[in-house]
Amino acid sequence: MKRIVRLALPVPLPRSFDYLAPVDISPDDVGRMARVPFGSGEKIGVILALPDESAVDLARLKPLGPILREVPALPADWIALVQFAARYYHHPLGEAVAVALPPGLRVAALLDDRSADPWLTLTDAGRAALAAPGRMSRVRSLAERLFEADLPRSELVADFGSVAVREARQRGWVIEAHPRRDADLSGAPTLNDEQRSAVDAVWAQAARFSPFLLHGITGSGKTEVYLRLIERALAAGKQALLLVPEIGLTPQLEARVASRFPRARRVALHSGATDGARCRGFIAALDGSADIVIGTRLSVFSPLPRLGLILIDEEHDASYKQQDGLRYSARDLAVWRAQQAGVPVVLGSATPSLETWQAAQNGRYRLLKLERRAAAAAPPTVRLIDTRRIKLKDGLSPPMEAAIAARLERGEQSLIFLNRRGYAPVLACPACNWVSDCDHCSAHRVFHLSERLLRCHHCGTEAPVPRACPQCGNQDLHGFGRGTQRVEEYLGARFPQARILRADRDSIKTPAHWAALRHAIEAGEADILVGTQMLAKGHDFPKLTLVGVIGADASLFAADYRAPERLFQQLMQVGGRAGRAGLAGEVLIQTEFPEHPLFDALRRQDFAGFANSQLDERAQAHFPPCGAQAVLRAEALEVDQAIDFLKRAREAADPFADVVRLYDAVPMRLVRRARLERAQLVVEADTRAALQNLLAQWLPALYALKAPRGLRWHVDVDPIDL
DNA sequence: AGCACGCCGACT
DNA sequence: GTCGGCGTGCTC
Repeated sequence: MKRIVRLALPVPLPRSFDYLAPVDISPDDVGRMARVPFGSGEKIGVILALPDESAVDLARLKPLGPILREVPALPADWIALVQFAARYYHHPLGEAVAVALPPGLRVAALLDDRSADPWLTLTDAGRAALAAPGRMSRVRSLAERLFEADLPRSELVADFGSVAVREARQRGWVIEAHPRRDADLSGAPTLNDEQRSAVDAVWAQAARFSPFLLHGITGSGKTEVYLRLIERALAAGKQALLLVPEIGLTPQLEARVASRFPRARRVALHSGATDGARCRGFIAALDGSADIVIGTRLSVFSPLPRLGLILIDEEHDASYKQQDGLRYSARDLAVWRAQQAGVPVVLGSATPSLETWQAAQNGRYRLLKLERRAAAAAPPTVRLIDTRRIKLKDGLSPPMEAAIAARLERGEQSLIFLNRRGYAPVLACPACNWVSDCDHCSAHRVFHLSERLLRCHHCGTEAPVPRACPQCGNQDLHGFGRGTQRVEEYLGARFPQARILRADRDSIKTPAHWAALRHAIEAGEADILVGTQMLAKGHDFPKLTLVGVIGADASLFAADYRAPERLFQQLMQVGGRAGRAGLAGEVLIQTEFPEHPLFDALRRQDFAGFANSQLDERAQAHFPPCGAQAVLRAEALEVDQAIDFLKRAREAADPFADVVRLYDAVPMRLVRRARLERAQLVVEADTRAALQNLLAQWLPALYALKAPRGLRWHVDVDPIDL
């Protein structure tokens, strides 16, 4: 038998690479990482298989380098998941593997044996420490190295524990892998009958793939259903995976899981964590010692040998879609993964994506409804302010101001929601028509008054605010339009006695900021909040009774066919902030289109009616989910180069034009971004299968097209913005 | 993507 | 005489 090893290597080429195996290779090495010579250098890859034959001449194969055997091999289902992701999103397998692995682990095998990597240091030294006499001094020196590696000392015991468990396994000792991990149910609220039947319905299907949509309005107790399901999974000796949109913004959920399951080993994974923390979390999931993995989209790639349940909170959230590199949807991959593993998956949302809603309507997913607000508060009343005949002051109408004033009088809080940060979206010269355009993007630079700078929200470049017009010298420059800073300023002047807090990406730089702000709001240290999306996400502010929405009209007639879906989700979500704990809530929306059906549905809190009418429109246009889309994008210094490449790409797809619809190559809406000009080509098919069929044949042709130097292209399957 | 090799301008 | 520009071609 020929000794061949097949690896996925992190290079942007859509193939794997074969090497000559060392004599001691074993089937157990499949799923392990290995260092290999590549070109003139070295790379780290994951061993995919030990095939009998290679398509490459054996004389050209180089010998495999060292295999990283300290880490448990990645299981076959993990490799299958990554292979599926690479295939479905048409991205090179080696790069998909690199995305799926934590960065620390990826480089670990590159380092020499006396590695500085915290995890490897811990393993090697940990083993020696366990075996040798003089153990305590070794533990102490380990602690010192951990300290240097910036790992929390409190984690030492836990990590040491997992080393011990692995050691025991390697020696073939029988160990109790899952000691008692009781949930702390003293503090658990009782379930209402809706919640109980939801939990029972899911767990009745615990042993097989069964997808559920948990559709529950804000405050209906979705989280409690998640917790009870996790409890059951743990009791059955299984691991639970809980996907959340952005962990930094939703620490409350993490805290609730922690307090409910104090004895379970929990792992939190997100891109903000240090490499060391991500590595340890990944390994804990991989070796089975972690019971609960909570994380953002990247945690869908955690290896989970005892997986028993997947939960996806706020499943409609756009952050589940990766927007660069491997452009995967963590939600869709999670459902695929549940199917492979034969476990239930629960997609939770108050405003499900139309994709999920459709699946629940046609029976592919089971619909579980939570219609009662657990907190016994009535849903907020939604009122529209017709601004067609009203003079606005800095975007605010008299009825809005009156509503705020009434809350101030009653000692309640108001939230003004406006999805536009900065002071004014553009600074302009009334004399000569100069505008604050970005040098690198086809966009205006936003006027930030407090920092006295102009900032491009697309490429991040900044410039000081000019004292006079750079074109004509006029000193009287004007900020046109309004953002959160300006509304904050106006409200400060209008209600001088009120304490006003602003929350947007400019005012909140770190999770600690955010936590401090939230505490201030909860403690009633603010009367008026002004903020963007950030404030819309699941936070309970007990004194908040008014949500005012300004500037919603912009997305009412946006070109993007998903704009109404997103707007409804946003308004429903931000509206859900109003009125908890017995205080009635009110949502006031300023609009010039009060008769728009979207508002009508919102007023009746009729998600189903809205979603079904949207689905009808999508069906007529064959847009997703009533059809499938992919987009080929190209960027170059000149948009013509990008267009030209896309035109040639389109010709390569012409033979398939009878089963798919090929749109024209067009410049993107924001054509220039960070000095590059972009164009795109949309491809549409009636089914995902037909689309995949085209892409599978098209991609090799695209790789074969000679792209001019400096041109980059990518394919985005199931794009969420066009 | 890197990183080689490979042929044409301004410098110690 | 060379250092260095980036064109193009390959990576098991």
